Amino acid sequence: MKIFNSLSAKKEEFEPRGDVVTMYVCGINPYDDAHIGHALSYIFFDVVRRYLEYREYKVKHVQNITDIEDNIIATANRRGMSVPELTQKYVERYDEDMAALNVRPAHLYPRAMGEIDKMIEIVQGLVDKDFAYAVGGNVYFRVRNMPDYGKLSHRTLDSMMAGARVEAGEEKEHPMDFILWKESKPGEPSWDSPWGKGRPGWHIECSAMSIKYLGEQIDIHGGGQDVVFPHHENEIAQSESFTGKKPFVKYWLHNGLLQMGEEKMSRSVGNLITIREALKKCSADAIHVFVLGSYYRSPLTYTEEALEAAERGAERLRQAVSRDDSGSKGEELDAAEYEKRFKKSMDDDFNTPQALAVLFDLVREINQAAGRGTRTAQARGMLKKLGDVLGLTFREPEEAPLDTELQERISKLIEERATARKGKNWQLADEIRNKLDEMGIVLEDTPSGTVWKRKR
RNA sequence: GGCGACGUGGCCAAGUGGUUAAGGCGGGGGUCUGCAAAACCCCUAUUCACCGGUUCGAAUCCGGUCGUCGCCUCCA
Repeated sequence: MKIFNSLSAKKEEFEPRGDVVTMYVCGINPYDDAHIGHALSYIFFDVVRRYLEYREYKVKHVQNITDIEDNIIATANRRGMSVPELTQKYVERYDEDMAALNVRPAHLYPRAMGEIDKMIEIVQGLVDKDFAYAVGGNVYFRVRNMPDYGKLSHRTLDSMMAGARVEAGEEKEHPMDFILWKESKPGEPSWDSPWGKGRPGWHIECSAMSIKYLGEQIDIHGGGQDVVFPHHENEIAQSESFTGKKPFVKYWLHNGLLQMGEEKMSRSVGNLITIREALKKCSADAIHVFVLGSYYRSPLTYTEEALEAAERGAERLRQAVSRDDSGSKGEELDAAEYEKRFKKSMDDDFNTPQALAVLFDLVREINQAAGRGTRTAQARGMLKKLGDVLGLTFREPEEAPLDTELQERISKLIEERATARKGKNWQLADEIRNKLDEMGIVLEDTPSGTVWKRKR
């Protein structure tokens, strides 16, 4: 299988370093609810893991939680909460969101606040090796000592300086030097360190956690394209300088960003739909179909219509999986060809749009086979199995139940209509159907009786 | 200003040198139904932003033009 590596900017044959594929994914800053842009990223990396496991790799997946940084401190102050109160709340809500999306949890979620010792050890190591220097209570990474700095984002120090908005950086040796350890201001959470009371810079936590939990060199590191620079670039600088081993990460994977209107969806712009809001309107499968229907490295634009279209697609998949073939006889529909095509697509840098197309082709084949009385149990099993690799549940969207009084009223009306229909009083039957429609209830007459659904 | 990505049917979106340009949504037709709804089946781009070039052959490669987006600052 081939994976596009941001480092080489090429598709490369996937050859993990050892028996267990080590995978680190950049996690959230828990100061607010996660939005669909986050969903896109975590759905994709969950699919990466599911597919690797489907291909019989063992995977260890670690995802950090940044529970100390500027936005968190500011939000906690604004809301009159402590930092741990705030972050705990949003970590729990994030877990709920992921469970509702059918995104499997990582094996481990280390938190920045719990890994301060390891971070200090790395910063000290970098100072000892001359890759970092302290100015007062601040410690900076010395980019000049890293000749290949910029290799991930494919730029050079010179090109970064040209025309860029680089702050004066009075105390830094070079404007691109970045902070490893920050002197804390009064009232901020802080930890003792060799450089006085302070807190870690943003990038150091990922180096620390990745090294501590997955080793000095890992297979896969993922995140959004917006964290390529400076975050991941700086992680490489810190980690490789500290361990002396290259490469820190064998395969860098970056997903394209979710657009909202003309801009990317982001918390700072405020143009976002939270996962919770989205799941009120549509199913987890619809969000998967929406996200995976586009190649992960391309940007994807959110629109309500696109999500609705995805829901109808998801419904088509659901219907096929639960198709009843009890009346069918004779041969079984053979779906092996579809699995081959699915693999071929996924082997080509996780081409999920193609993989999904294979699933839809299989759906058509199942429907046609069912129509001519061929058995489809195995094929439907295959559809379910391959769908599972893409994180599809094939379940109906969750709805809050209606109160019993209303339910009884609906049942009564349906009974009245049944009686009217029996007496071929179509006019009364249609009146009742219209009345229910006005109540937001849609009827479907099936051979086994009338069922009702809420209008979506 | 620097670096990078992209422009495919009404909409979304694969394909990146050679059979009929995937798939989803929408639309049209049909089956089913008292009529519907739901579901299913069939049909739906001689053409890939534009202009040149390379080639026996290009949506796919090269050059240019126009347009869109991302990163360079917190960010999945």
